[in-house]
Amino acid sequence: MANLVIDSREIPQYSVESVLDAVIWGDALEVLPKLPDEMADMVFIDPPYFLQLPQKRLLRWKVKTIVEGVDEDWDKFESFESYDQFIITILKEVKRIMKARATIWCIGTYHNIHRIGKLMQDLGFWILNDVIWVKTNAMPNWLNVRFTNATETLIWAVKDKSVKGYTFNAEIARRFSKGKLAINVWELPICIGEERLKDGQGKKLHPTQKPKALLERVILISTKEGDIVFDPLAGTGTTGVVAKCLNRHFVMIEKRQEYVEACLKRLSQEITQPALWRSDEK
Amino acid sequence: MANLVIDSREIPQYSVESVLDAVIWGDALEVLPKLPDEMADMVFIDPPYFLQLPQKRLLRWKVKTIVEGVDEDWDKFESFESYDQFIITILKEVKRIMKARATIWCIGTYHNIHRIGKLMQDLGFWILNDVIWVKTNAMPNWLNVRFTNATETLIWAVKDKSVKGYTFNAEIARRFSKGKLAINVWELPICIGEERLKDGQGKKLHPTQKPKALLERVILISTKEGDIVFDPLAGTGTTGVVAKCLNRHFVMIEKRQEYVEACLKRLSQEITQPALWRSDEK
DNA sequence: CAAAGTCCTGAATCATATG
DNA sequence: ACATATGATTCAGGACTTT
Repeated sequence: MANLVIDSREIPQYSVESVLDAVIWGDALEVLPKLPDEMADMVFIDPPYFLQLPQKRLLRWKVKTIVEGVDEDWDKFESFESYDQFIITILKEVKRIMKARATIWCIGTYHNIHRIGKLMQDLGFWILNDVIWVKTNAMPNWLNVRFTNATETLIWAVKDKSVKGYTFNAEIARRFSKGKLAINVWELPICIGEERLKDGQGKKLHPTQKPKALLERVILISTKEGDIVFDPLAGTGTTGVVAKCLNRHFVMIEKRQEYVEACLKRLSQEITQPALWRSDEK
Repeated sequence: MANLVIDSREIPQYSVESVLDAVIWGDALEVLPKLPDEMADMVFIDPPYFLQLPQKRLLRWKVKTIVEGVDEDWDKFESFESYDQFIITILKEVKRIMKARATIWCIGTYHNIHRIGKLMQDLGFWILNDVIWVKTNAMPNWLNVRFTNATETLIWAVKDKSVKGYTFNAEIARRFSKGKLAINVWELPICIGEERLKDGQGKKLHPTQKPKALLERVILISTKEGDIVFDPLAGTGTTGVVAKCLNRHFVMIEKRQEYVEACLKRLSQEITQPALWRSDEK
């Protein structure tokens, strides 16, 4: 079902055909330059959030269990500058890979989304909206020293100010927000339960797996059937899975072996009708 | 009732006493360096958003009226770079003027808030939260080419990562969001009706007047009675008016004469109990 | 006077066709 | 490249007018 492309130094350049509906196993920084110009109709990027969590573990008060935060190598950067460099490098390549009327979505929290937004503007991207994902089941802030952060922000943009005629399916967008208008606020639970992938030990496989219902909204609103959706930092591949469920093509890049394996497994098992996980009922 | 301080070149330095509960009529860039270190317990900044609206007017099709967008000199900048310089200059001075455990709020939309957030991080500010203001009566996007932008974002931060013991009144914060937790999402209407200031011709005096209910939330949650709230870009003075209503002190700077006059008038007329405009009922 | 209907407008980076 | 004309007509809330 799913195509696997193992990146290597011998490969100088990819054709669209060779990566269509494929997971490319490799480092995005190395793979991106090999992808063709104007390949993608839409790009979804879920970059590391650079959370800068303290080393000491957070203990739940009552049950005395440790909160499993994000403690992956891929979320560690030496400084804001090195984080910015990572983002800039990817965004520049992505811009080249976007079709003229393609749009791009970047998701993040207050830790990183503002950096990304400013860097996008500096690179010439023209922001169309930010969309607020209100998580209906966010983890409370027990210490009461700040608000419970229940939101993530998606920035939606085109390549530059002059772009017209990008895809925006307004009728569909109206379904996903409260009220009659297509408002830039979405209420959705975070990914838990059966949808959440586990490793051999029953631990969550990926710390920030995005819900399929979120990608459904992104893809339905900003692409047409047959379009190519590109995700250069695929993780466990929610983008590609949802794209296929909705009759779109995907191209994904992922570096970590266990995530690539998860992508392939999901692509062979989860290509179903969206009915089970969609959430567009008002 | 309200103190007016007219800034001039002869004034080299202000004492706290000389500006307490005063509107300083002058250019923030000139006044800020004259204000004392560690004066403020909390800072609220509502900077120009740099909207970059097109020159052509937007016409309502049926009623043939023009949408009165923001077309003020103070929202015009030559480039992102010059906008950034304006923000950086103000933020640096503000940081000096903040007490060690003070907090700062900056409000904006996707046009500018990401720039501000990144610049704040680069200046060492440590973001505690972003708070999403969901506007219940935002203007629709009736051409259906993007989402109706119904939100503004408030970034809430301390001077640096090490700051502890800042004021966060969690009990009050819980009242302002849905559910039992103090969530970072506030639903509030934009400022219209009787609260909205008009000029002699019945036109809105300020294009972006903030509702008192918004400032009430900010001030109640992040200050104590008797604290000094500082607003270097005061506009029509909502910050000071609400501060006085809630038994806090204020210091405000405003450049434009008609806004200063509005501040003084409001400070002499609107210092009432908050009951009339507050909106903390669940 | 109350109720119902009309009109106006809000931090907006809102489109397309023709000349 | 500009300027100008035309058009597919959304929602909430307050002010005002009519019934």
